[in-house]
Amino acid sequence: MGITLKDVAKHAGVSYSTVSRVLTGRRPVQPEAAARVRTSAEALGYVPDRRARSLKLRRSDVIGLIVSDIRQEFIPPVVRAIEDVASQRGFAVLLCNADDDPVKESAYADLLLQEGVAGAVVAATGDHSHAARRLVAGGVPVVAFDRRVDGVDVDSVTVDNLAGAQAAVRHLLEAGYRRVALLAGLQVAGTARARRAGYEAAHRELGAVLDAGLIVDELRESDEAAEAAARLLAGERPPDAFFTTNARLATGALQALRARGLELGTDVGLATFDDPPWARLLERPLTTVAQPIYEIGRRAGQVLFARIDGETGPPAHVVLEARLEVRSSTDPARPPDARRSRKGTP
Amino acid sequence: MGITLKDVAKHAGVSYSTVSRVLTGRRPVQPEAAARVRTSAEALGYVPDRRARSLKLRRSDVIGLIVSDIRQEFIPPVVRAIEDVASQRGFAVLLCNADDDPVKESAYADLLLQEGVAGAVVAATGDHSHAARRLVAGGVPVVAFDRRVDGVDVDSVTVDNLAGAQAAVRHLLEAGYRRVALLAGLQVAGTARARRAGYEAAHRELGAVLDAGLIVDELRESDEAAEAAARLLAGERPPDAFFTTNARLATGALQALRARGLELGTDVGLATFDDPPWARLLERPLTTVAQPIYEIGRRAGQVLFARIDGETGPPAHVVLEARLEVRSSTDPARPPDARRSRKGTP
DNA sequence: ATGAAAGCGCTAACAG
DNA sequence: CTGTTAGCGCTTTCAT
Repeated sequence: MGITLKDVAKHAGVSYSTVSRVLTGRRPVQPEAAARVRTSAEALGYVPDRRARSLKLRRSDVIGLIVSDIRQEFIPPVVRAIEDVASQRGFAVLLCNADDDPVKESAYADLLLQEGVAGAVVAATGDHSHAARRLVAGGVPVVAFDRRVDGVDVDSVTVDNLAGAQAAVRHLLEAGYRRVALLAGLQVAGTARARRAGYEAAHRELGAVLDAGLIVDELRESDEAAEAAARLLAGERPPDAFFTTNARLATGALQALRARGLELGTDVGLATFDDPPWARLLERPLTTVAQPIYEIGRRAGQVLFARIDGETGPPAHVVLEARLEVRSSTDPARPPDARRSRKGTP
Repeated sequence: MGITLKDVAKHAGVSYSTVSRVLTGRRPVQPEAAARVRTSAEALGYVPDRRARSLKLRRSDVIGLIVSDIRQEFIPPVVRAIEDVASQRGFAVLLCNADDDPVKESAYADLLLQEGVAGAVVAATGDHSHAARRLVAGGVPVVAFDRRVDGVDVDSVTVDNLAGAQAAVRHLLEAGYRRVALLAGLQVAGTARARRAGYEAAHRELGAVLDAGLIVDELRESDEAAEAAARLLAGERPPDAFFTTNARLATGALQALRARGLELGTDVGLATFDDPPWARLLERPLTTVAQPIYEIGRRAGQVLFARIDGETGPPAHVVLEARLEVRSSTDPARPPDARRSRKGTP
């Protein structure tokens, strides 16, 4: 570094500002002078300083992205999508992992503010993100994804969690399972609440009895789900199917079934929200509710850039559809080894 | 935004630079004046501008991170680790997905240069990253992870690919499999080459015959691996086990086994480099070579910050160990559901 | 069409 | 201890 406009100007024998004009290309410059400038810049290995430019222009080409934890299955495609639309517009992306921790979240919001980002995409903690609030207060356009943010006017891109869950549970019920248990995540998250509501809606819709004894929520980790599932299975009137509100809980349920030697699908059905890559790798591939994750990110990016471009007006709430992927973990009739050639097939 | 030092100074009735001094805390300031400044800053909602500061100080607290694609299983924990050490030091992370595309890679290198990052972590394309070169030329400290970079003096954090692969193949051979096939990735990548070398080393070590007919490389996608595995299995002298050099190829092999109705482990053994989360979810959990992925990122971050802190001297090459996780996909004797493996052995 | 000069928000000498 | 001043690299009037 160290090569500045001034150096290039000297080398090309023109003035300071002429170089700037050539490089920004906004103002007319004598063709041959321009050529000289370009040659000099090339020769000197000139690298423009975006910080200085951003300072002067009072706008930046960096956007912020606050997620809970990039290691969560759901996140990387979203990040990738946002990065794709950002880089298409010449913007860079600042990544922040806030761990659903309000303190970290606020700290990162401050960081983004200090960094003068042009906008931010935020997956909020709970339903009222301190980060989103702070950013909005600082005049930074924000779009929320995965969850909406209550009480602040920000755009959002989410999935129809209720409908997705309802479709899955409806499918279980229609497939012939009579007692479908629900393993649900923390109810502070609007997503989990909506998915639970979908479970209930499906029951009402089909006139199935809702047994409160089959519902366990506030589940966080996989082993909590495993434990809950084991307890239910060992109970008086065990469930014959499970619906889990996220992939992590599904792995727990899976473990519990295995531990009891129950055949997936045949003995006990299992469907889950989320469509992790491993769902199709099981011997009995898992029925899932797939979110259009890349698309979520893409839309979030688009909405954000619309705001950055000056779009005004009331908050936009994009709601995308989740798709039910029926696989054999919810097929009570299908023999476990149907596809295998060596053991007996029907 | 818009509240600057000047505004705070006016509000607090002190000078411009006194405010700066209070906020940076580097110089002594009259306690009560300091208090006034802090109150004013708070009241006005002052947000310092890191761009301006960075411009003035000629150093930045942003680092760059160039990866191929954040959606690859291996990447997120590394990113997370780097972000953790960066944020601990008050640094922000600029994320770039270069898709192993030299053009994109260079473009991002330029971006980071223009953004004046203090350093960068790069997962290189092939073995000679244009990005790394460019950054180094621009005076930015770079550390490579996953793969080393030939021909440029940059620090690196990698895994002992040869030893890891060798351990897995040795295990297969010792478990009693006689004809272990190799499904390997693109040999331009040093990682794949080293893993292939490990496969060969294990054979030599145990005096097993190396059958060139059992080796297929330059495999990219899962279905290419599936096809290759199917072809081998249908051949004259089919393999009785597979070793795949990455998780994606393993899913392909798995498919091929299923399609032929072969029992994992019992009929055909399978071990792979990489330890994806789904490995333990299979009915016959997969034997894998686990890389310490978070640790890779953490070390990369540490090495980078050492350079940023001014550490000089020859490039450091940190090589971490990969751990063999023996599970039942490589146990010819074991009945499919003999045991549920909860966690890997330390 | 171009040069000179101001200033974005900040820090660090340099005097007091 | 504090205020004044210069200047980081850049864009943009304002004159010419």
